[in-house]
Amino acid sequence: MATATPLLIGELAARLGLNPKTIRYYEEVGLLPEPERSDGGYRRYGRGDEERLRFVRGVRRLGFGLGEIREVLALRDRGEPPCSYVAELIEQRAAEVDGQITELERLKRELAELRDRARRLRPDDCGPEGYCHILEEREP
Amino acid sequence: MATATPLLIGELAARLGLNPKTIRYYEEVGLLPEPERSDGGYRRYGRGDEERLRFVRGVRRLGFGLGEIREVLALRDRGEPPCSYVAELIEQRAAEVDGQITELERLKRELAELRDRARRLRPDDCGPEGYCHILEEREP
DNA sequence: GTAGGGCTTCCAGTCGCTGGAATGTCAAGG
DNA sequence: CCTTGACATTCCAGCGACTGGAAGCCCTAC
Repeated sequence: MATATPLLIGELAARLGLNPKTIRYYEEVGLLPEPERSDGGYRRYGRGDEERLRFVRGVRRLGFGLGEIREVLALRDRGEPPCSYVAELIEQRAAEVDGQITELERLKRELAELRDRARRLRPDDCGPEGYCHILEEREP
Repeated sequence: MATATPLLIGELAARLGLNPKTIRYYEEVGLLPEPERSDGGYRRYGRGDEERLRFVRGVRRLGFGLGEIREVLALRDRGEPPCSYVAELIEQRAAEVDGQITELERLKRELAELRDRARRLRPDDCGPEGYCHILEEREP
């Protein structure tokens, strides 16, 4: 059988649906260790790198910041299980997402109102007063 | 009565609940015209400036970008009613918000699942395999 | 006169990439 | 052997919408 086949950055990126630049960036900000290099200086990634990156991608999709992910990885790298920290993060993130949804729902209602208003106030009625009659006089 | 009282940037900012830096920034990116200056070079804002800024703040709260707001203001400044453009923007933004809500709802469900999972898998069970047993093996 | 507060400018940093420029490497084909 | 082309490397800059800090000026009050 073939020995572990190291991947070049482009191959790895394609495999994970990432931009190669993103992978270099993750390395730069300390999410990935510096990989081996070929004689010519090309990065060569092994199975462990791919795993790690797959983990990062998965967590990223949940909306966690790179700093948080770095923290999780650092715990694991130090041999401490990151699970309780992760559980905490999940709670936090869930609350954050709830807040964002609430805010977006509010916005959605407001936009729906404005859309109705835009339909009621025909564009032709648009006078010279103020900036835009659709948007004005609806605050505090 | 007093003649129109020009405001210094801090007063204006306080009135609108904005950071003075934000007002300078809006000027810099072309949302606000350069205001008058006092002898010493202090910006002095009049009623019109406050109106304009109030409008900007209102539209900003709907999540529109500064570029879009600039466009609206530019139309108005040219004497063309921006209403049909604004109506278009509202439709676009409403669709965008719907998309964001959908995505966040998905995320919310996913996080809820992970939270359950975190409760099932007691932290003490956290073994040395992988990065985090809460987060792993749940993709593509 | 001096202390303070607010104003001015300019530069830098945030976050997570992403693009571009200039240059180097590598395998295949002529 | 040389070239071609697709990759790779580095470094720098920019996105959006601010926000902070530093260095210095203005203005008022004591």
